[in-house]
Amino acid sequence: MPVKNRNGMPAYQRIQAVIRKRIDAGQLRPGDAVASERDLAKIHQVSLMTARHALAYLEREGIVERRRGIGTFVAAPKIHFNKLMSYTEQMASRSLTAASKVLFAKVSENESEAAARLSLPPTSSVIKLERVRHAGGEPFALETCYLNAAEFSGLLDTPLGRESLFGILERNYKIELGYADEEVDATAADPHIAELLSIPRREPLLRIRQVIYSSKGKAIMYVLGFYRSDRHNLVIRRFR
Amino acid sequence: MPVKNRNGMPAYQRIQAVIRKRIDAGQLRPGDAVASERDLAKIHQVSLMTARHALAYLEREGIVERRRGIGTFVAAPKIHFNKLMSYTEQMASRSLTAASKVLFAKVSENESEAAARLSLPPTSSVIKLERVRHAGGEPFALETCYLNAAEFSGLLDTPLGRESLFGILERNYKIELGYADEEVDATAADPHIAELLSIPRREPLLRIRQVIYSSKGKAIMYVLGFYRSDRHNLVIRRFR
DNA sequence: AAGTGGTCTAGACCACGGC
DNA sequence: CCGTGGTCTAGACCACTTC
Repeated sequence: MPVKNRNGMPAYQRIQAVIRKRIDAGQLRPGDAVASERDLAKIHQVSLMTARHALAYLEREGIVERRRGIGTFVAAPKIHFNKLMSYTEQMASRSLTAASKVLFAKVSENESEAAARLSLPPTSSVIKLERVRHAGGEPFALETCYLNAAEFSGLLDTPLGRESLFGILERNYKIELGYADEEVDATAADPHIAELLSIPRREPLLRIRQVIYSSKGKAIMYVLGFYRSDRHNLVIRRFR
Repeated sequence: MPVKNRNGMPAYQRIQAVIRKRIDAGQLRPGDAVASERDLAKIHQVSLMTARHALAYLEREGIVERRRGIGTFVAAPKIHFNKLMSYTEQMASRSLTAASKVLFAKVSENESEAAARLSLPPTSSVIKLERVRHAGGEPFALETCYLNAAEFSGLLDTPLGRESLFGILERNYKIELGYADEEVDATAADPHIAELLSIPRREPLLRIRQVIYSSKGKAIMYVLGFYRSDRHNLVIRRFR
């Protein structure tokens, strides 16, 4: 019998969707057994290879864990290390409220370093957005974002104080954010930053230079951030 | 016909090995086309599904890239962001020589923080290994490693000044290193560290606390490192 | 022995891209 | 049109784990 895409979706994806739904709904919890290949094949009226494919791909995505001779089980929810998240998202994931004060939001022509990071000519017009980030009522970071002014002209008309910049880029500009390359080092607070962050001068700060790319690999935004090292910890996981 | 494992290795892995070997030998370069599924099936006398499996898994590992209607191609060499590498390996990948001076290498019982990071009782015996790392003749980092003394008793008899600690763990102790969780922040150099690293006191430093795990998830080593921020940049890539 | 995942066959049709 | 990868069948045997 030939392939039958009842709704245009491959059979193995339909099977995956059913399993994912059960996990999301809480019917299947981490450690619970998922139906075996043979059961899935019977239930969904597909061959063993197809049922198998569905589970193999779920394993690759880290959704399930397979053990020969035992079965397939829902994997423990993965900790999202190294995940590219906006400040708003990070705060939300800890059930905290994000607050930030916009210090500067204008188009500028003399930002050659930012332009270079965005792969633009040195004197290009870029949007410069400088914000102090707060957590728990205290300032903890100074972040300056740069974007191509030609591409995001309407951005400065948006209420940046309240809305998430990531959200605006994704919703209003239909940009699919993909990854970010970051350079991390330590530096001392200069008088200007010290005042903004309410810390003594020369206090050590974490400095992060971040170029955020779309999923297609185009440089979208350059962010230069200074973080109070007494309040901010960068946590990453590396693999061998 | 039943399965035939000519040398105990599954057919799809044999096919993968042949392709990998050609890539490693430089016969296949990035962008070059790999034999199609049908060709591989004929060449290796396997079914299409098996040849397909071989290519699908190579794609999953990032070795090749598959394009429907076009073919399968050797993928561009991936940049190894966030890769867990020893100091020796990092230097080697930049064609530099690693040098380090051992300041301290003894068993200690009063390292409760290190013990905790290694999931050991607070007063456990741990091996403490303190080294100054050099690059280009200049000191740039102070690293202190802690390991379970009960498990790595013979370690202190090894010439640690010359051999890579990672290499010793992998070769002599048959440990398969898996991943590391790191906490990064900024701190100021105290007089002791300042002298060791030949920098002024209170100079900002990158501080990295790193717990290195085996591939089975067991904590193997805790490393506390201080890095001159004028010489050392942490580069990471995060994904959304 | 029974059940699980792992590998494999010898075909098939579909969807896509280039000629 | 032809060759590519993508999906799929209806079985099979192997290796492993539990009972």
